[in-house]
Amino acid sequence: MTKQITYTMRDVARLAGVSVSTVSAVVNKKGIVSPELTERVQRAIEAMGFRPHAGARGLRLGSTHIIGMVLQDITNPFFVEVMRGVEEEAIKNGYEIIVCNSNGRSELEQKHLNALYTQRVDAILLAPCDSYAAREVLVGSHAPLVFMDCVPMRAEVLSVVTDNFAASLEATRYLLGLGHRRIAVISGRGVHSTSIDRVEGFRQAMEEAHIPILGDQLRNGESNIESGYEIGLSLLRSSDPPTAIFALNNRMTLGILKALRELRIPCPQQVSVLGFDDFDWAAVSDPPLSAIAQPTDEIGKRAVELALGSIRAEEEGAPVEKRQIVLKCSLRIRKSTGPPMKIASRKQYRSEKSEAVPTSRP
Amino acid sequence: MTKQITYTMRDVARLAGVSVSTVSAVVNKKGIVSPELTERVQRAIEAMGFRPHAGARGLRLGSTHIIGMVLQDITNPFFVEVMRGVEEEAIKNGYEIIVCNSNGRSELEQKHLNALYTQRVDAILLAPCDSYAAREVLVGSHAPLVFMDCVPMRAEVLSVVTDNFAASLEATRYLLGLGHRRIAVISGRGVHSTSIDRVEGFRQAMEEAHIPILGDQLRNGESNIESGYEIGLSLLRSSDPPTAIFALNNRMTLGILKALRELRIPCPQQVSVLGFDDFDWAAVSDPPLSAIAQPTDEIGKRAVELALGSIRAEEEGAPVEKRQIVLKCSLRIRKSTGPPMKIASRKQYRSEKSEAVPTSRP
DNA sequence: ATCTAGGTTCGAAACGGTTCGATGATATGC
DNA sequence: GCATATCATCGAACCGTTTCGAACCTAGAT
Repeated sequence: MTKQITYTMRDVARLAGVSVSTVSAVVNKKGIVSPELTERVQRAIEAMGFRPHAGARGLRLGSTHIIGMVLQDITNPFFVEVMRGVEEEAIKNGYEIIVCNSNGRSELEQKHLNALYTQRVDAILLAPCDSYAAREVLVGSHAPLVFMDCVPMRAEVLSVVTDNFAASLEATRYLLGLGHRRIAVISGRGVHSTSIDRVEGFRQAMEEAHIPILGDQLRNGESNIESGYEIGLSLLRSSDPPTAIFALNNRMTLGILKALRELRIPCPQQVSVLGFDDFDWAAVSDPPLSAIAQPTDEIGKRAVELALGSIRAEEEGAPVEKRQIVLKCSLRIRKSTGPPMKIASRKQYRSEKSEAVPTSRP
Repeated sequence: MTKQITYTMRDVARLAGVSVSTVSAVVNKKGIVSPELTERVQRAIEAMGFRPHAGARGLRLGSTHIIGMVLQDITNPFFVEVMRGVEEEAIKNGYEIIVCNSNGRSELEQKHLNALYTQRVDAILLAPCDSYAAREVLVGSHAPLVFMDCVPMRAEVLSVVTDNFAASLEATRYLLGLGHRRIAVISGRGVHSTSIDRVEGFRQAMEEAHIPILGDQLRNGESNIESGYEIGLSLLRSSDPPTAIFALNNRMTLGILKALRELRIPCPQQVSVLGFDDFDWAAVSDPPLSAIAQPTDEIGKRAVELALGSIRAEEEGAPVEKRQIVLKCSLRIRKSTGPPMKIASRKQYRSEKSEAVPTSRP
């Protein structure tokens, strides 16, 4: 357990009685080295526990084999799943990933992006705090930049997102189909392309059904439990409470459930709840939550694919096309949604186990 | 949006009409540079958007300012919180972090450790898959290695763990205090120092109370929802079911709740449930979960502190002491625990809001 | 025996920084 | 006026790799 010495190729070369370039050739299996020398070098490497110095190699080669990732909220299960997808796909391709948490603050996001530039990561995957600050982000990017989840307003970028509009449209149609007319929508701050698209999907479905949206039906807050809880209380205590609440993100959904529990309002008998994002706990919440599931880890995987494709194109001098990938969501109906009270008797709705209803494009 | 050129110090020096070493001095605020040249250099840096190349600097300085982290399960909220603590503390000290997911497989863990060595990260934080494979890990580590959550068997290492024994002891005493005699404990595979200590805490509490532990009271499975669910079903359907279930990790706790729901067994009226690990959803689960809370992000922060301290000691040639940090857990009582049925009438237990009961050392 | 071709092996430059000793300019003391 | 001290600036070596052209060796052809 003494201080471990790290050896260099020079050391290996000396021990094996060969030149440094020969060691390099053996390590990288490049060029022609006689079986005899190969053997000697490998023995030396083994004996010394030699590992090449990635930094030095990167300096020479101009690539670090590291992918940088900046996430809006590292504790949100949604981004965690995205991260897992990224990790898996990156490892498969021999890349390491550096993870940064912007914590919803765009100045921190910018700081992280700068740090990743300093590290000369080979690509950057970004789940931005908002869709506006993103523009300055484009400047000073030395490597492919892939947006995930949320994209900047009208800008040509590489991105992987879900079809938030279609998912929201489908979900609202589903609630309307159950007989709901007074549906409340709660969302985080509207600076996110995801929030905007989800609200738009809701709007379109209501318009299709010729149902006007009243002023207090659309509520904005922060994307956290407390905010969802407070908006939930305010909605449920109002003189004309909604028969269904559609929460546009997972944290606020938890807040709504908490508010319902506190007011002892039976769900879905009196109020239905539909969430965006589906997770572990959804099956054991009370009641089991109906929710829109996003293909989280696929977002991560596709983002890495896009990044690596872009790196390869750049190496080969091919034109780098700005691809936008849009993935579908699916509606998982459990027990937090049902027909509104008034018509509960004439329309029996049951769903014992969760079933996936794929959404379709608008 | 044309391909961005990355500039070097040489470019900056040329533009500013100074030498490379002067630019270096300005960038690092080291040495004495006249105000005039400082000004010229800064202007050039600004104009070119120059950022130093971390890899090159690292090569010269022999440190990358990157901390590597290998986690057992990147999707488990427990490790996510730990990661957040690590991230926060690392950023504060100017370090980036590389995250690796071993997914519970020790051969993958070893692969990641090797990769981090190749990257010459300045320190490695490891939440190992098990307490046994860990020994080979110690070999070939070029940088401080800090264990988190789970430690290798009898080995002198740097580590940050929680007092699992004391927490489990306290929790079991609490259940015994409520009047439970037939308490089932379910845990993951027993290759984890955490599991072992938690089971030991339970054993000691039972021994103190002179209550024998029957063979089927201690159940092992995998640390996931399905396993918890199946063990839950098997326990609850047995001829002499327990009056309380103590689940030693968060995933299995979810499985137990699922089993209870499925069998329509009222909790805590018929069976109490106590979980290890406390999270967001615990407050909205049905019923709100009583659980042992671990100081998750503090684990991460202290691990970084330990690592940085170790790096500093090494730089200064001071002896690197192998410190073990043990953090306390706390019991959060919500509504999933209560007195067992038989004596429910004579001992009224209520707890409207969660309260923290600190555990004490054995 | 000499020349050439082919195949291994080697040496040195390069990547982009940091650092230290050398150099040059300026001010100070006699 | 000259030696010396001080201060700002510079040049070059170095960190650990990769890579490319040079050098070397052997064998085959003439």
